[in-house]
This record gives sequence, structure tokens and C-alpha cells, in this order.
Amino acid sequence: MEPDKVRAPNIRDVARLAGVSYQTVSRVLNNSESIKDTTKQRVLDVIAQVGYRPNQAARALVTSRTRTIGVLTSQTAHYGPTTSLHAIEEAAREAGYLISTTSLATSDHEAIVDRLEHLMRQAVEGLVVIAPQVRVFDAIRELEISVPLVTLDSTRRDDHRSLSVDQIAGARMATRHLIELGHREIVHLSGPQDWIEAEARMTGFLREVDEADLATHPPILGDWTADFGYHVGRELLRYRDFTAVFAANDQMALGLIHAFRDGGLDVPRDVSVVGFDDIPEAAHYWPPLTTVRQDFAEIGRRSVAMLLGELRGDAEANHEQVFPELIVRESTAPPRI
Amino acid sequence: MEPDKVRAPNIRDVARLAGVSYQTVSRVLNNSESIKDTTKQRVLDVIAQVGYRPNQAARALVTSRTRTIGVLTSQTAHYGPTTSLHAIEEAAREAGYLISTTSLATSDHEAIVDRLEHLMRQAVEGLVVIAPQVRVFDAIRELEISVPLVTLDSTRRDDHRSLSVDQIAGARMATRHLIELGHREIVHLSGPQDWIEAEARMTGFLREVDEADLATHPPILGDWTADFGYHVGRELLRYRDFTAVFAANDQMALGLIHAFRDGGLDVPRDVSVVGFDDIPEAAHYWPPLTTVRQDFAEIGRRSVAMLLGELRGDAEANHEQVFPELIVRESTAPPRI
DNA sequence: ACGTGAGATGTGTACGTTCACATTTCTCGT
DNA sequence: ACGAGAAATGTGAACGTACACATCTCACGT
Repeated sequence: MEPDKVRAPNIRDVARLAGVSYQTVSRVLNNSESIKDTTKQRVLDVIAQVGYRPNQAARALVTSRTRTIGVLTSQTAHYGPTTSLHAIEEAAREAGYLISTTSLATSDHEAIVDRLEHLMRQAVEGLVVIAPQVRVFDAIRELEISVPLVTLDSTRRDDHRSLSVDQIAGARMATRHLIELGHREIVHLSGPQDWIEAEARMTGFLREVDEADLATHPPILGDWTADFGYHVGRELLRYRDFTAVFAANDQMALGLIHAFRDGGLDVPRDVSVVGFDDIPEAAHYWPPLTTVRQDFAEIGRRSVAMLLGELRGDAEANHEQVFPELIVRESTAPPRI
Repeated sequence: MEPDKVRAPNIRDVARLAGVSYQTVSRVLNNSESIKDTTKQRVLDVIAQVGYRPNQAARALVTSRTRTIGVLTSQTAHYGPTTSLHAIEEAAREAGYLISTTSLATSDHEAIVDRLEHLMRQAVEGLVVIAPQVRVFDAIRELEISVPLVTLDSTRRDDHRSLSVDQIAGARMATRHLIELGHREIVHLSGPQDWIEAEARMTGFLREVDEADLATHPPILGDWTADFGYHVGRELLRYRDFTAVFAANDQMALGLIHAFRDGGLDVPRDVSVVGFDDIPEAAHYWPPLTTVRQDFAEIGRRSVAMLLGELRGDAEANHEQVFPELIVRESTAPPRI
């Protein structure tokens, strides 16, 4: 006939056992000065002894500070967003913040609103959005979200802060590399239509092709996966009206190369392929992939720094850019003939 | 001279505007029955109009329910843990729970304790541990954590629930496949020493080799990365006293293959390579990788189901196993001669 | 017309903490 | 030895919600 659950000790229990008032315990918890060392130690001993853990809900209620940053991610377990997320978690932790992550199961408007509402109910103090779908921004505007917000991978110039890798520049570098090798018929395998990143890379590609006065092949819309890249590669084999492909990420590039090889084409002898992201495996693909490197971890860290800056009230620059880097390996070569 | 921050509307504000008591608003929020439809609608209208959001801290304080599940992940952005994490988040969300994720920056005892303490302060109702380092279990025991706990990828049989892919069985399948092809000199490239997964795969490998009465090459300890696989491959080229390698994950397998090719060896003609995990890119590697598939998403989903079951008080089975599957592709073949 | 009971709504209180302010205790210099 | 001021500690209230219980309202059968 034991009581089913014993109530967890609270600040008053600790105070009683230490022979002080609850306020003194609170001071110890918050590292207040003007506490006698002996008293402080006595309180700490009791805390350790009874295994007291401050109730964050009560604390948040009275201070109206949650020390939590909300992160909205896309539904996929891609390397880039994941790496950024880890960096965000680490940077936030170091600053004494915690992370509440939620991901988008679907990218329809309702789901986005639901997830944002969820984060706001959590009373997050700031928001990092790594879900670079265009629609997210509409939802944010609609909900009149008032906490500081940083978006990643956006090329938008909106009323919130953003941090982006200059995807357009990266795409231009990749495209220019192919052009400089002598390619004149270049196909672009893009990401999904509503991803801002995909749009930016496509824009960069089109601009570069345009400036070089080359014929424009209509970009193909992909879904970021190697499987899709493979299927596209099989299709492309039927036309052969190109000498190079710029894929919007490394996985699709891998699928393309696989399909080309299956079709009897050699990369880079018969066709050059460039990827994007420089995931850690890209250097070990066969052939090692020429790609555009982005520092996802750096982006994550800096996004937290920006957010914390805004939380502290600094009126810093609103938009930062991180520059990507072209990594030339062995999947690109001059066209035959 | 505006007031700097307007207080967010609370339940009493809503009540006043709707001309009802705060308790009635509370009833609407909690979908209580015995609310007149017209009243309910009036309250909902006010809520929407003023943008009222219930304060979770206050709610948690009084109900002592946070509806939060804590997740402890390893420090790395690997495909497997990440995929499981996504599945966990989704499953939890569907059950009305939220996720508080924290990752291990380092795997020393202090860091682990710090992270666990952190989650407990958040008053998580349950814990999912995807950080399969051995030391985590010591910390959990030491902290006398009382909330329901599910660990992933563990082969331990402890006092908490666990859900694991039978890594030993998977490793045996991979090894047996090589043996059945006729290989007698097989090297194992393992994961880091303190990872339970790595240990289990090594155990499976050693058992199978032992049962087949083959000479045992001492396993090589790796770090899961393709880069490391490449370096090991370069080293191995100097000996050539093996005809097959079983790598503990696909990335290391990729690096190995790269190194072998650089050294003039053909996979699978000169040496066979098997990976583990079946990440989505494995089918598109060159050659397409023979590997062991694990359903990471399934694991994530089931871990949440187990946890919720325990939270509801079901006394279900304590340990579930998920079986992996051997996927034979083109990186394995009979040994030459 | 009136009591009855169910349905609808209202009131008091507790959750565990921090903040503002009040009070006590110590440490000096004289 | 004493008072002033600083240091240390204590008291009352508030944060926003849900629960237990109390009260009000209304339809209905007699």
C-alpha cells in the first residue's frame, strides 16, 4: 500500500532540510552573490542528496524565458540539413540554450502552420528554419510570428534575418567550370521545384549558360535522391544531346554516373558530371566527384550566433552570406572531339 | 513611449472578451464535453482573433505532464541515427508528444551525465537513447533515472526496454555470404571500439569465422567514415593476405573500394567487399554494394511505440528485435582461383 | 407550478519558481 | 560598546493553467 508515486522534491523541501528559506535555495540555484559559502554548500549537499531537480516549467512560467530555440527542419534526412542541425544544437547548448526540433512531414500549408504553431506554443525564444521550402515563408508571415527568426539556405531578402550559402554563385562556379572545359551542351538536374535551394542553383546555372551564350536545355526537376538521378540518367541516355550534367546535389550526381556507366558511357570521358554539397563520400565515389562544397556546420553555428545576437538586442547585419567552393576532382574533363 | 512588450493574452483575457469564465475557456481548450456549441464557438473566435496561445509552462506546472520525450543522440550526423530520429519525431508527433533532442558532443562520462541531467530537468516523460556508446548505460544507472527508457541498437539485456536490430545476425549473414562464395581470408573493418553496434558486428563476424574454422584476421578499428576506409584500404594493399573485407558500414566500404581501385585491384574480381546499413546511395556505388539492410525508420517508430506503451502502463515485452536483411549486389564474387 | 436532475458555467486553490521588497545578522570604525 | 551600512537571509505575491467542487440554468415529467 505504498503511495504510488512520491512527489519529486521541490525547492521548499530542499529549504526545509537545509534549514534555510526557499529563497535562499533559489539564490543558490541562480548563482546569486551574497550567499555565505557555508550556507551555499549546505544547500548544495541537500540538493545532491535528495536528487532535487529544478522544475523548468515553474521557472519558465515566472520568468517567461524558456531558453529554447525552435528549429524547423524539412522532412528528409539529408546530409546538409542534418549537419547544420547538429551544429545548431551544439552552438545553442554552449550558449545555454536548448533546442526544440520539429520536422515537416509534408510540405503543404496546413502542416507548416501546424508545426510553427507547435513551436510557438512551446514559447521558443527564437526560430531557426532549415526547411527551405518557399511555402514556409508564407506561413511565417501569416502567423505574424514575433520572435527572432533566422532562415537558412534562403536567397530571399525578407523582413527577417537570414544566412545563406550563395547558392547562385556556387551554381555558377560549377557551370562555368564545365564551360571552361569546353562543354557547350550542359544539362541541369535540379532539385524539387518548391525548394529555395533548388531554385537558386537553377538560377545560377541559367545565368551562367545565358552569359556564355549557350543553348539552354530545360532543367529536369529531381527529388535529391540517387535513385532519381539514376532514372534520369537512363532517360538521358536516349538523347545523348549533351556532354555534361550539373546535378543539384551529390546524390543525384551519383545516380547519374551509375546510369551512364550502365549505359556504356564513361564519366568523365564521354560525359562530365558535377555535383553540389561535397558530402564526405563524394571524394570516394567513382570517379571522385567534382562538386561545390558548402560548410553546413558553419552555417548552423552562425545561424545560432545571429539569433542570439538578435535576442540580445544587437542590431547587426540582417543577411549574411557564406561562400561555397568548387572542388575539382575526376568526374569532369573536356568533351570528346 | 509605447510599452516595450505587450503581455501575451492569457486565458483570462480570452474569457473576458468572450464574456465567460476562464474555466470555460479552459474547457474549450481541452475539448471538454458539456460546453454549449454557441459558447464554444464564441470562445474559439476570440482565441483566433487575439492570437491566444496556451502557455505550455503553466500547463505543465499544474498537470506535471510535459508530453515530451527526450532523445539522446550521438554526436555524428550518420544516416542511420538521423533516419531513426526523424521517424521518432514523426511517431511522437502523431501521438501528441514532442521531442527534446540533445546530442553528445564528446563521449566522456561527464558529457553524458550533463546531457542526461539536462533532459531530466526538462521533465521529459520518457527517454530514447540512440547513442549507442557503452558508457551511456553506466551514466543512466548512476543517475537513477526513473522515467521509461528505450535504447536503440543495444544488444544489452538490462533493466530497461530496448529495441535493436540484431546486429550480430546481420554481421553473420554478411560474413557467411563471403564464406559461401569461397572466401577463406576475410578482414573485418570495424567501427569505433566503444560503440555497441560496432561491438555486435564484430562479434557476429568472429563467431561466423570461428564456426567456419577460418583463420582470424584481427579486426581493424575504424571511425565509420569513408576517409578512414580509404586509408585502411591503402594500408591493406601492402599485405594482400585476404580476398574479402567486411566493413561495418557502407561509408567505410566505399572508402575501401576506392583505395583498392587506386591500388589497381578490381572489386569484386580481386577482392570482395561487403558493407552494412544499406544507405540509399549504396545501390549506386561502383560497384553497387552488397550490404546488410537495416530499417532505421522502423526502429524509430517502434521505439516510440514501446515508450508510449510503457507510459500507458502496459507491461509488454522488454526487448524487441528487428531483423536485418542481406542485400547482394555486385561488390562480392568468388575469390580468384 | 414545481421539483428534479442533467447540462452548462463559475469560484477557489494549487502547481514550483522568481522577483520585489522586508528583515535580520554580521563587520567595522569610532 | 554602539551604530551604520553592507551582507545575508526571509516573506508575500505573481506567473497561467487545470482540477475539484460549487453554483446556476433549463427542459421535462408530474
